Amino acid sequence: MAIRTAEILTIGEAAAASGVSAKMIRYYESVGLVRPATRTESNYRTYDGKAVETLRFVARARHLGFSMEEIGRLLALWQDRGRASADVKALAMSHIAELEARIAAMASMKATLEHLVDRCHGDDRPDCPIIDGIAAGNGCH
Amino acid sequence: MAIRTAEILTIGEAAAASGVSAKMIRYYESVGLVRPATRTESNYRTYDGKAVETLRFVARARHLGFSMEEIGRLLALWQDRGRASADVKALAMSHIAELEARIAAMASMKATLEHLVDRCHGDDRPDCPIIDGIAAGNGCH
DNA sequence: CCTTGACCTTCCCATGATGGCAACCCCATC
DNA sequence: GATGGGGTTGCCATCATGGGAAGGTCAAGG
Repeated sequence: MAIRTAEILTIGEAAAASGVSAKMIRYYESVGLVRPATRTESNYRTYDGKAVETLRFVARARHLGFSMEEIGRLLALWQDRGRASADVKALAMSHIAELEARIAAMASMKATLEHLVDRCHGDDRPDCPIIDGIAAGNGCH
Repeated sequence: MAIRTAEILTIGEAAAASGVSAKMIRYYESVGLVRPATRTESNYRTYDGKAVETLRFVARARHLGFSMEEIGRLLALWQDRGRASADVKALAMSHIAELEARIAAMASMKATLEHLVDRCHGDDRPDCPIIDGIAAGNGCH
């Protein structure tokens, strides 16, 4: 059996330490987002401080809404000491734009619905501007 | 061969008329969201005015961000002449709340990213508060 | 009448990111 | 040495959608 010191974590420990589930760690590895983990003689994945740090980076980027594809690019930039900060900024700004677009789309849905909801009595009668609005396509700005 | 008048549409025509792709019409049917289409003798799906209207209803509801499960309930309410408008209103309001939650989550991501982007020079040097922020977990409110 | 092209049919696969389950292996502890 | 907890792989499911293959059908035109 391999010797495991306090610095070398199993996947479960790395999951707890990084905030990424063991399942997702394996998945990230399988799709090449992160380097394959080192293994013990008995085929267990092992994670050192650097590997855990990388996983935490991924978790935070996910938390900011970056797609895995974008995170791949972010990781490359992170590990590239010769990177230009302009490249990072461009990636971040394009993601902000995407977030804005999605926010705007949902805000528009919300506005339309609120418009309809405001007109609905919400009682026990069948009369309903919401249903009518959806059926007729009115009420959509 | 069956006789097809101008009122009876093929799936492609119904798709064009409703804004739902033929692919999705078949899918909606397969999962029971809409009633199975009538068929010609040669097994082609046919759509009359009412069926197309239903598809348009689905398209509009999707456009408002309702999930298919919610649309199923909306369709039932739409077709139920004894419905209480309160039920429709509750469904709409719960969807508004969900939209709000998703908007808030994305707005928070956007704010964090904007905060980081503002601090990034965006030049050809590697120094980058964005990358550092993601790596360190700072900059997240 | 037969070809051609457009359209229909079903079935399978893929997406993105994640969870669940099954079968099996390994390690530490009692 | 048994036991329990956690590792390994692999497959399936989600949600809504698109793509494509293989084969049947229809309408128009030579």
